[in-house]
Amino acid sequence: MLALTKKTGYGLIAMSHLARLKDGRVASAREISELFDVPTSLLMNVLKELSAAGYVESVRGAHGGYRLARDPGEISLADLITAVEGPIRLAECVTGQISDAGNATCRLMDRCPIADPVHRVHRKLKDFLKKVMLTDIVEPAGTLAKE
Amino acid sequence: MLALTKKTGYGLIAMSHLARLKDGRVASAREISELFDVPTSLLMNVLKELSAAGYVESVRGAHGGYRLARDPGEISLADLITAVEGPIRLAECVTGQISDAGNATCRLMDRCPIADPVHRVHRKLKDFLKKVMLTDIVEPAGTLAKE
DNA sequence: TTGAAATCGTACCGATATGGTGCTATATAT
DNA sequence: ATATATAGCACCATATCGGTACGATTTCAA
Repeated sequence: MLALTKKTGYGLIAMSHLARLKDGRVASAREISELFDVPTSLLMNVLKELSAAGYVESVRGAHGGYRLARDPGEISLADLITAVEGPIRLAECVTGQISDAGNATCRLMDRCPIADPVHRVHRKLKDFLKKVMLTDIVEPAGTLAKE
Repeated sequence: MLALTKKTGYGLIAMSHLARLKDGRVASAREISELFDVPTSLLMNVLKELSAAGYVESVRGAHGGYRLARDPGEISLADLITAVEGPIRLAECVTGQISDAGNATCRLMDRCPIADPVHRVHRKLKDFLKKVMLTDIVEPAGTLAKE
């Protein structure tokens, strides 16, 4: 439906909060969920996925929580979406990397008259999302400047 | 899931085919569906929606079918998506027009730390999709040039 | 005038993804 | 030991998507 899922939204909120923490401080899922009024269990799931993807570090046990595992300037919106929603594909015919050759795995195969342009749009979209970094979310500027 | 629906894909295929027709010729849904091997009934639904939205003209009765109602250079990908999938909204907090003021209708309201940047991303995405015209799909060039 | 070809309107259904919950295990600070 | 917190499951309700079906209407053509 060409929309971000709520999970991605929650992930963004959590990440933007983590990005504001000082030095090695951590924030627990419960803490964040109460701060922004998002369902705790769901946020835990999202943070779990972000942890597995290597974007946040988890500290288990009492007084544990999460902290960013990378510099906010190195995490893109595309990274986030991919980690939470799976690979970005504008259409199902774009499998994984179309970077090199524009190879389609569409059911219609070569009969499809729009495969090529769709791949181009997909690529443009992906490139755009790769340029939106967490720093831009936390403190809007750069790529997101009000033209 | 940040992807186009199949209906939009079918719509694109149909529109690109209609764009290639000469003068006032029409093509029936059945015809198009057989040409590109897409489900007939579904394609009829999509064409119906595109007709209701004013992008294609329908000719009823025997030897009827569909033809473009506008110049291919005046129909954007954003138009198509909106007609078939409904309004484009990257997140649910972007209701209709955020062109003027960045007004959110999010449940979190002012507590949400990412509303503003998300709106900017949404706007950029929409602007991009508005620039991809049907002519670019039929005959890739312009906006979709291979950078 | 009759019939075939086509759209129109509408309703419906199954499959998949999303949004959300619950439980148990494990790790850790106090 | 106990409270706190993540980890890893498994599960469910709902919405959307993908697709189908049927009757009504319009129009061309025999």
